[in-house]
Amino acid sequence: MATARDVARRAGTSTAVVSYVFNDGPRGVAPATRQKVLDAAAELGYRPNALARSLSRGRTHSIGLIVPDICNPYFAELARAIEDAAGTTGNLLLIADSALSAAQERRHTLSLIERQVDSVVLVSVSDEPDLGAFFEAGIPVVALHPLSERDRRHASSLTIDYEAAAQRATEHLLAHGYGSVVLLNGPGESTGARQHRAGFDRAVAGAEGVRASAVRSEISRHRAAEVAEELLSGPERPRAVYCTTDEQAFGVLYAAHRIGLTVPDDLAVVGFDGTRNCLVSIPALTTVQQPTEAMARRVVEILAGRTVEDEPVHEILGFEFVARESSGGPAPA
Amino acid sequence: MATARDVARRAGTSTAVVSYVFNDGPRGVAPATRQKVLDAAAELGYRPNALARSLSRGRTHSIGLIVPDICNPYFAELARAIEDAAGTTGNLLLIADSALSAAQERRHTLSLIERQVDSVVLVSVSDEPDLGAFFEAGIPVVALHPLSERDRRHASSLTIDYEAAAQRATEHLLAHGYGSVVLLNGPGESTGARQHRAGFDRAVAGAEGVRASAVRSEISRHRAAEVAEELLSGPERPRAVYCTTDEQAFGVLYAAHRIGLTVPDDLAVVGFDGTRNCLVSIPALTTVQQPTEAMARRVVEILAGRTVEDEPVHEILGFEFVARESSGGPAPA
DNA sequence: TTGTAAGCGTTATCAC
DNA sequence: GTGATAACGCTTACAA
Repeated sequence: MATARDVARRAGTSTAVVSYVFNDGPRGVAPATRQKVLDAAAELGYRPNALARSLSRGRTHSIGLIVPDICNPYFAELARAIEDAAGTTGNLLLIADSALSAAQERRHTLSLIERQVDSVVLVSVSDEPDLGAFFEAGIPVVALHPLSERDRRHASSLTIDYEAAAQRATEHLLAHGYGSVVLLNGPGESTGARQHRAGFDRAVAGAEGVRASAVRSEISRHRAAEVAEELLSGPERPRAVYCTTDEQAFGVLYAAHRIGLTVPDDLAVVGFDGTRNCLVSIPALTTVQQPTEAMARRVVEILAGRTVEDEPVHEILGFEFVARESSGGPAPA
Repeated sequence: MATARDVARRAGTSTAVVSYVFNDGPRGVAPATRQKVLDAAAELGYRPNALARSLSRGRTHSIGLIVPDICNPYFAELARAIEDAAGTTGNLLLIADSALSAAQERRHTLSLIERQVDSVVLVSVSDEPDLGAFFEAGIPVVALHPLSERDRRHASSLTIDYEAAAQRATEHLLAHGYGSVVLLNGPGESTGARQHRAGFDRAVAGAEGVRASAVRSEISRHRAAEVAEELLSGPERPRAVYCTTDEQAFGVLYAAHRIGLTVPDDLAVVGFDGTRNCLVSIPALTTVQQPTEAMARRVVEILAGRTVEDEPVHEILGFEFVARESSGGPAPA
């Protein structure tokens, strides 16, 4: 691999000038010299060594993204959107997949710190992410989900209002007149799970004579399908289900199909996230649409030029509720 | 952030010794000294700077993975599997998503070279990947799909036999007695697409009085659904479809649902890749199962200790054909 | 406008 | 068994 030294030698100049040319500064270069450098670089196929550059400058121009499960299309779409946004600012996105394991998340945390990413976008598998490690390493973090009171001091957050979204989705089901609804929540007692629960409860509390209950499952089609199959085969089969992720909702659709129930005639289903798959599921899935692109752009903005010393910010973005066939379409007025 | 210098100073020794301790070599260290270094490091929260280490050693212990579309679950599952395999050898996987764009793939190529990844696993969006760039940079590459004759000199490959797989899948449909079959291939004239085509043709050639044709679509549920909807609404509606990816097959399932066709009674569908979603689609999808885990392990093995000077290897792994409901189950004997 | 040289934080050679 | 010290490839004062 050719180095700046090789280029300088060939162009009959110094490494400093090579650097000036490739960075457009901090010193000017005579047009003729610049051209000689460019030619030499082209002939040698020179590419600056990012490692050496980062070591010298103290910035890697890379952003770490930790997602709980890259196999969940929502996180894949999120990664895509953030990469696009980061790319426009010349940043590289390092995608780290926790594979639903807190231990793996921890390993990635250390790995990203060692690799000196400039900042981190975090979607944690657990409710107790290791923000301290990033903080001590001087790496600013933005979480894309609600944070506990304690964690809000160490990291920023950017999220939608889960409670309002859950309430909206549940009210939609109630407006259809479905007399029994179930909340299919994620596993564990995260801040997010609590907010889903609160929104669901609030909606139910505002309705008369509705039978409501809650179950949990891991965030995957398969586990949700298992839980749903048991639920739907039981004596008290609910008329509607609000799922806290699309993946779980797809699992419920599958369970209904297995049992021979028709959606939405026998069972109404609502998801959450708004992945593109909602448009081509059988049937098309009613869901809470996350503002993925806007979130991606905003998170990159927030991180640009931010340091750990800066006061964390906590922003809420709007969501959109999209009624489709799986819940019987738009609720009657 | 504490440096080796800080640790050395505190432990009353030199940076060399700190390095010896943290690398278990290449020189021995007296137990007492070692302990002093360890203590000092712990007190300062010292973590070696991976950048500096890589610059000095010339190895980054990272593998680049370029996938065409991280939103396609097959590639997400593949990334997961490779990351697992790479992790066991202490390597970090950098996931780069081309977003179905050759230009983006090209950018990632340059980016990975700049970041000095030790090696690259490539799934290209195009049939003309930029292997030369990696070759010149001294970075060994393994492609996870068939390569053209020209490219086989510059990179290794590890893949299943697409032609045999396509033939097997098509024969399965014919054995069910479906009299008209369609090949839903990917876009473009890639080596892979040609192999799918060849296998399909070979199977059809071995059958009597079968109506066969071929269509193409991009690799996404939505595009495949559009293509399929037109195909299935036409006058010559086929009885069975062999899709070269699961994603396309899911699109076909959706199109059938929209039109009111029942799968497999009105239309049989076979996919390719064997993503986990095949088990929870409506109905469960018959597919060619790629040996994802084995492929991941093997690709990491191949790359370990390989240099560009080494002669490329080209290996074929076995696949498994899995008959499920979408094609009417196992073919009659 | 250009060159020299001192970092950036490691590793590893070579004396002691 | 340890400690100077020269790389690794780049950036950027500072000098010329």
